Amino acid sequence: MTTLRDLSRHLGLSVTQVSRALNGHSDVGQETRQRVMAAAQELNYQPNLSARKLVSGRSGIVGLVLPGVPARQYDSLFVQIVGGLSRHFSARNMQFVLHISSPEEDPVRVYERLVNSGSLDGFVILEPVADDPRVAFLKARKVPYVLHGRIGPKPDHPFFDIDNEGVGHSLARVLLDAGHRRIAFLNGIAGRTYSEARTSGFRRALAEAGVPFDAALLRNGEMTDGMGLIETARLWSEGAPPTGIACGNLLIAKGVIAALQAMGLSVPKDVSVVAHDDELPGLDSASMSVPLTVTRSPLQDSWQPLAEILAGAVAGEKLSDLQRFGQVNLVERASVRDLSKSL
Amino acid sequence: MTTLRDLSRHLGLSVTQVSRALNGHSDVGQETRQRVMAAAQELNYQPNLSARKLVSGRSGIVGLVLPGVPARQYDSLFVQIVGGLSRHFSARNMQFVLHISSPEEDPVRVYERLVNSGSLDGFVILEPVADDPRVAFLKARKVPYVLHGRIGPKPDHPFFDIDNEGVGHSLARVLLDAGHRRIAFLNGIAGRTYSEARTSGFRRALAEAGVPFDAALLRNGEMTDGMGLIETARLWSEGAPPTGIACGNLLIAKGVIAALQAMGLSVPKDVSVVAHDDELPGLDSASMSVPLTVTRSPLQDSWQPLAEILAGAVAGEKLSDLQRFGQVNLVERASVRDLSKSL
DNA sequence: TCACCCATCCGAAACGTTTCGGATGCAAAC
DNA sequence: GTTTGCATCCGAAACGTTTCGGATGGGTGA
Repeated sequence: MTTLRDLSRHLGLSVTQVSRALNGHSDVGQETRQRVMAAAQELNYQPNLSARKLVSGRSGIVGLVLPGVPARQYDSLFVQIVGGLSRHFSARNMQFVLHISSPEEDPVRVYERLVNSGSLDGFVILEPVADDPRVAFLKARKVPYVLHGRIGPKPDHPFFDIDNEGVGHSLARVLLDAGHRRIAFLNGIAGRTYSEARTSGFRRALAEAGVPFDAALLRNGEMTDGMGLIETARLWSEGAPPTGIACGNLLIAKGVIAALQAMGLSVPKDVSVVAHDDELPGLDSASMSVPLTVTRSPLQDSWQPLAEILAGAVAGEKLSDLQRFGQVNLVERASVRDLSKSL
Repeated sequence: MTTLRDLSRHLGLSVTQVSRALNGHSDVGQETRQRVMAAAQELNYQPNLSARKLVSGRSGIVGLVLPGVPARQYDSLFVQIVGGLSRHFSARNMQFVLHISSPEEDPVRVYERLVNSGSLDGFVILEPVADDPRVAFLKARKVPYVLHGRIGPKPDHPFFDIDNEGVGHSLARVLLDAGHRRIAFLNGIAGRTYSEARTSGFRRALAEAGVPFDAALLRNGEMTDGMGLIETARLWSEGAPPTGIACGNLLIAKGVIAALQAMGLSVPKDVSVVAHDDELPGLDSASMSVPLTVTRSPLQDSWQPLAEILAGAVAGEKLSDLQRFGQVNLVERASVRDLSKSL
């Protein structure tokens, strides 16, 4: 284990100067910096993170806190998230800590323990909600973090997000453009920021088209195929069913299509279906029983930006560099029927 | 953030004594210890791990290194492993770091970087092989670790393992007892310690029964249903097929049964099948198309002992307390036909 | 009485790094 | 000749903990 002291002796420089050279400070000579870099390489120097953390407050160890192991149906999502984040942090020479807490414990207390013990200096926050207490705590303690999503219309925190308002708008719009007027929206869990944003985009599109919003056609819930199935069955049993259905993700769409088939309805002849596609492994919107029109935005594209942004937040970059958006593309396929044209 | 200094001022004691009281050293008075404990609780004191690590070399941060994100078919296994380990370490107030490295990088170099940077002080090693270079490195550097499995007949390292030799022996034995003489063994990847141990138990059972070992009936490979399917097809196409098949896990067994069905053979009438059951989620040996006779040992029971043992290794406990075995039970069901009895 | 032991305590050093507040030398500007 | 500015360097302090070596006081045995 080479230390700064070893390097400084080896080079005939002070420890101070070696440190400053390695950390890219300004007041160190061009030639000196080269020599220091070379020596560090040669002696296989690795800075001691504990020592660094102790004095500077930054260790480069970041964490993700999850309340318990996910249920089986989310296994591949969990792998995506944890694998993706870990890989990108590892690549940036940052340690990524996965902390699985007991679901009963107050999440904020978990963060408090981790922050107080002074080992972690940054967090990735998934599935934020409005007035998120975790975010409030981290903000108050001035601990760097990055949200997967946004809170509020003018967020003052680092985030990576997609335009969920736009997603809701597009899903509604593509059905409205095809002449649909009764459009159901099977959306994610109420309260999650992305669900709310999508709802608001959905309503904006309706309003722009002069179509009144019918609250009975909006359903919130966990985004599973079961939810799609049940809610579709309910929509039809309650009378006045929709002619078009927008789904929060592909799992919901799968349930919807299964329910429609079971009721003897075909897509897109009887009902048009659109969905948002996160491109989770195992489901492909192009090769489902009917190729689906989707707003496409691979969840997988989130992990690298999230890692980058959190790294930036830890390094103290300015907020405007720490707020980024992922792309969403509308992909039109065969699952929407244009009502203005006959079959 | 309360520090030892704060506590010492608050109590009118020296920093030394407070530290010793909290760490359970002997030379601190009974009453003093109570007071210190109470004050620590009250002021919500959390030791600074970086400072501790810096001076004592121990931080309580342990890690798992994986070469890349696992393939999709192992998603739920990955979740089991990572979730299980993380949960149990979190419960012990230890940080669990998941390090996903690039598959191209030499694993030993990854460990070297992590050890040199001085942030991790313990590792869980999965899927050990004979002469494992990772183990050699960690042993040389005197870094604590725990193996999931064993290396060599008289292991001198901490481990948690099951009696894989016994598993191989039981699987063969249950078929031999039913009068089978031509027994195939579709085993795991060659070189993995558990595969080799099972092979050796398998051969011992054959020898004890006076049945010669036929190398053509032993197949090694990745334990997937595809492997079970292909190897079964091969066994039958090569002539002189077995009357009994032992499988390294349930996925292999699934492939075997599918292949037998496809060839018009039934279990156990035409072929008997036994397997080892890790109780991975999603596969249940009792409710497969034919209830399977298995050696049962839930993989899930590994994570807590592994966490306990690594914690012990980091704390410097003696080796004999750090070597433990998991239970294996033989569960006899309907998939074995006793050849001595007519149908 | 003296020496010794035991239980309980404490000061100071050490871990490896960053950073604050200067110090040095030299060239350009006055 | 003196000042100013700049580029480059350095010593020392600080971060919060553990631990080494000893200090203190009271009791016990000779």
